[in-house]
Amino acid sequence: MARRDRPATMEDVASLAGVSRALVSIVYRDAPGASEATRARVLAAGTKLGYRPDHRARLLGRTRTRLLGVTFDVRQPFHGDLVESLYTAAESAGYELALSAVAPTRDEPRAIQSLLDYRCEALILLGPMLAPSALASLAADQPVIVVARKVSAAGVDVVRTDDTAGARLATEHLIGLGHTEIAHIDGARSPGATDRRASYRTTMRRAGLTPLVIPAGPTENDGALAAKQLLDTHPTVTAVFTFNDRSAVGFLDTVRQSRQVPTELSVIGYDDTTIAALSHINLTTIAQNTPALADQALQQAHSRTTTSDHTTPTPIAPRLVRRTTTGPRL
Amino acid sequence: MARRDRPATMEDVASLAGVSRALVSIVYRDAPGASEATRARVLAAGTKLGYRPDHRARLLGRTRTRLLGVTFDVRQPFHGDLVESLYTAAESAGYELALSAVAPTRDEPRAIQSLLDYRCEALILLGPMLAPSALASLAADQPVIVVARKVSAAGVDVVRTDDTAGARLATEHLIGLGHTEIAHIDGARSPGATDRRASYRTTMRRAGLTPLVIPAGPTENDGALAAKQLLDTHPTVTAVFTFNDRSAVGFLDTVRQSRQVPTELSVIGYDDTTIAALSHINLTTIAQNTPALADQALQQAHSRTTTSDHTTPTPIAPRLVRRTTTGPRL
DNA sequence: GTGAAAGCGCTAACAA
DNA sequence: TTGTTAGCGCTTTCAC
Repeated sequence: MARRDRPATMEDVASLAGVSRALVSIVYRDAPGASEATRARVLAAGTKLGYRPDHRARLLGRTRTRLLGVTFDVRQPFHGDLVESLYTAAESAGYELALSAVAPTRDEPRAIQSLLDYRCEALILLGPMLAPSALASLAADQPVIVVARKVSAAGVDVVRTDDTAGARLATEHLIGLGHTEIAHIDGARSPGATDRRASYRTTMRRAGLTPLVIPAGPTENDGALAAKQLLDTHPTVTAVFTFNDRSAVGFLDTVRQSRQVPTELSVIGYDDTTIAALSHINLTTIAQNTPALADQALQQAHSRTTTSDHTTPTPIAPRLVRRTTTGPRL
Repeated sequence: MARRDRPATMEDVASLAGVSRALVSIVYRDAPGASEATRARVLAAGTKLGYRPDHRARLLGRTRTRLLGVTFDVRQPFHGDLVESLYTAAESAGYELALSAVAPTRDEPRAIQSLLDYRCEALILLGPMLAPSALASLAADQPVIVVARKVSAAGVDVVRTDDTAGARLATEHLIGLGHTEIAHIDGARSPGATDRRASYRTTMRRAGLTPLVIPAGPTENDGALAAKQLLDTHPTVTAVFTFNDRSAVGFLDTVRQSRQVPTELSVIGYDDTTIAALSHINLTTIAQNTPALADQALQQAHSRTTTSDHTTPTPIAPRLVRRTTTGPRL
């Protein structure tokens, strides 16, 4: 099969349909100003030629590009879920997405720069590690929406889950099951960790219980190490609330070598990532409402790029997902 | 801080530096035809204005866009690794990447279409599930490079790991440790599964051993289910080669409840994804050479889009990564 | 070494 | 309802 030397252009369609380029443009933008008959004729010609408007050219001539730049971390399953929801939200809001990945050898500034070169209307950053000052200076040039990280920077909108509510939900779930010695496996400096830790402490104290925070981090490894430490130093603990699902998985892996879950030890995670739902893990966890986060991010981007009135986003409520790693204290 | 109403344009830089736009273009493209002095002056002006060339406009005017479209699956950690390597390879080859995600609610044709609208020079598809006929018809319009899936379709280049060698490596590793009853947890219809299964069988027979294939699939769940079945029906097996790391993890999770690894049972995975290296998993596995795959993909894209002579890619050699889930038969 | 001018494929304001 | 005409911000050819 011979490779076409160049994709069909608007001009090609116009001449085939016997109309001007402007008409073709109107038809393909679904803009008013073309009769049904012409519309059909143009569309037929376009289909015949396999015509698809050139996106770059289209953006170039337009005042509003309706292009949103998104940075995400390839190693974060949660970011994958968010990206998916963002596509859905973007489509229904009439926006396009430009993706730029962050990875060990490709840092955030890098990923952002490449987005800027595409003249995105706004930047949606998933769990960025950038300093607030850097975020603020970015926001000076175009709207910046930070998702899943609580930062306060001038002109930056923050879309996130209400982690205080989430941690309360998790802790109260364990308390409700009759547990009294409940530990929290900490997330260190990860996005959300501060709120979850504080809320865990508050909820424990309010119930007349003593909080116990084990320093750890956001990875499976951190959870595994914390497990060893907890079993050694606090063997009487009967329930654990981990920073996230990943640390929960590492924690479980280690702890199961000497304890039965949930009969001897209950474990609850956070995020409800795909891994939590796997049948052999079946982790009780706190689910972030990804579609709602995505919708809100798009709403922010939209209101910031238009004159429509802008409202500060409110944190989104998480919900408890009961599975089989938590149970009553025996 | 006031938001700049529009990014600096080439015109702005030109007038600040007191030269023509063409000069600015030359300088920013690193093209010959400008004196050192002018170059410095232009660059200074550009920096002062925070100028960055508009990528869309740049591509529009150019004959070659040097833009490569990449589709990947957000749920595949291995794709994340590949994307990272592709960025590196693209940069050194002077190409740009346009990413398009595949997800449960966003299918492959969809992801590909959006790439086509950007007039990418070539398409790099990571583990696509598209039918060979669909791939071939795509390849009629622009070069298509399929990564990590063995397909044969007209005009489509396939860049992949030598799975026959990989499975042999895995099987021989277990045989070398003295195991004789070695099972393979199958990958069903996943990319690579056929080769790995066949090579496992051949290697076993050559060593005078009887192959045992347990039907499963590519996910943690599949591995977990296969583990149950294996323990029930073939309790004398002392070593297992799983289709990939994910199924290995599910397998391990289940099997560890009744067996010691590696003393009673050895397990080897495939892919060397990030999860395999986690200290609490520490999975012996077959590593795919991601950077080499990415380099080869870029090389193919390059030779297909230029007149440089095109060679059919050769499968890339994997290597054994010894960790702690395999050990001698006791 | 430098600049003028045409054009990439589209959008948009306006005239017919 | 339709066509004309200017751009959008850059690259590129060709004179100077």
